[in-house]
Amino acid sequence: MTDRDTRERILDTAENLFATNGFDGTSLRSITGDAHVNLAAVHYHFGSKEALIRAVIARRVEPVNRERLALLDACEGASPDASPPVEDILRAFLRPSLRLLQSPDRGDALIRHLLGRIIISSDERMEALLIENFGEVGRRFLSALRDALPHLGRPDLAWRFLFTLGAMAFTMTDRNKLKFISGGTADPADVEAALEELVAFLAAGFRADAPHSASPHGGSAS
Amino acid sequence: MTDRDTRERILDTAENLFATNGFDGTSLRSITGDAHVNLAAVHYHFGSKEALIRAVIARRVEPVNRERLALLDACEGASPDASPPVEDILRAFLRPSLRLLQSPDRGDALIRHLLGRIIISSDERMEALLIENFGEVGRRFLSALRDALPHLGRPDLAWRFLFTLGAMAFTMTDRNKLKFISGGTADPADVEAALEELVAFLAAGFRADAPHSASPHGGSAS
DNA sequence: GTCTATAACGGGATAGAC
DNA sequence: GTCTATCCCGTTATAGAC
Repeated sequence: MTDRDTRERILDTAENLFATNGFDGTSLRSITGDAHVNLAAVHYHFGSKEALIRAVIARRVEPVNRERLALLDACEGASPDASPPVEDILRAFLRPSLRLLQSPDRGDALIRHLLGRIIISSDERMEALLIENFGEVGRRFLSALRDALPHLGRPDLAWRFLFTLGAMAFTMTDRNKLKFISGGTADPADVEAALEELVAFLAAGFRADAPHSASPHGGSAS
Repeated sequence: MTDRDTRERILDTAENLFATNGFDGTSLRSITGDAHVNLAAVHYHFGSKEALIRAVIARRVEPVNRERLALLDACEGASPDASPPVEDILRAFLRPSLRLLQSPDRGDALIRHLLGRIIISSDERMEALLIENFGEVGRRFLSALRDALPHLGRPDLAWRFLFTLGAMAFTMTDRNKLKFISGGTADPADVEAALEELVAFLAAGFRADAPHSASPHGGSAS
């Protein structure tokens, strides 16, 4: 563990610090300090802080998205004639990021936290990066959801997918809110519980009728 | 408009820049530059950047939360014997922040964006600030939701409230994602549409049965 | 109350020896 | 490939004139 490649040590350390303190909140100096690596090594191996950020992200996002697509393929293959139920589609989308790399050798929640940060970031650069990285995954899952939910129009589906991303990212980055809200009765670290809570909640949301936005002057509420 | 108080000009300008570029991404220099105010004025009026941030937030969060509580009171008063439907509770919670200050004289979406940023921020300081500011609102709404949804246990309710916050904050901060996902068919600036999409989706989610987490070895999925 | 000037610091980047 | 040393910039904060 002490003698890994410099490049990899930088990536690992940067990942941890980015997840903890955010991209702006993490200096190259703190990274190279923690990694016991020289400051200039970052520029030698990556060229700039921006490029380092992209490398850190790419290393984690790609396998997660591959796993998402594999799970989607699997559940579509299980019922080749009919559309898989929304629950299965959602699980295929959510599980890889939630239970991300729970292998014993890595800091568990940190990477989850990092990915949540990326999704959440309303920074223009990050949003562009996200759209670029999630392009194919987004298309595949939207198409699967559309097949499973023929009662929804395109805008309704888009809104609901956005809500899904929000709920997921919020779950991934949360540190204290759930504990506070639940008075300690819910455990934010319980990945399986989080997944099933999300799936039950979101699936019902997707199945709901679309709001009556077609009516020209929205009817009931105050 | 040119001759407002220095203090207020700082607050307004800071609000816009914080909403656009985030707290870390906004320097005091950019604020005082845009506001045509001297750099030192910030320290004179507020003492520090941190204190300025708190002032900017407080000015917007308080009226929103007051409106939330007033709307909740109103819909609880409308049916004194029974619990109001989930939809009304959700609308009371969501509407004030979504359609925040749509008065003609202020930059509409920016404050919404700012509040979303606060909710979303997984920074420890911000999370503490959020919990502190949302304390009473959280308690009141959780209690109303519990009454309206007796089938949910405390942890299930807490998870679902967390998802609600995530979907709401994500909607509030989104710039390009919805347009991308929907292929341009959904309009992120349409506040009433966003509200009704959120309410329909979330209400169905809240009404869903809780996942079978009581069973010792979760049953069906792969 | 508002300004100028500057302190004190930390940041990213780079040149050049080894 | 890895180091030291340094450049140069932008930041918050403050002292002190007006």
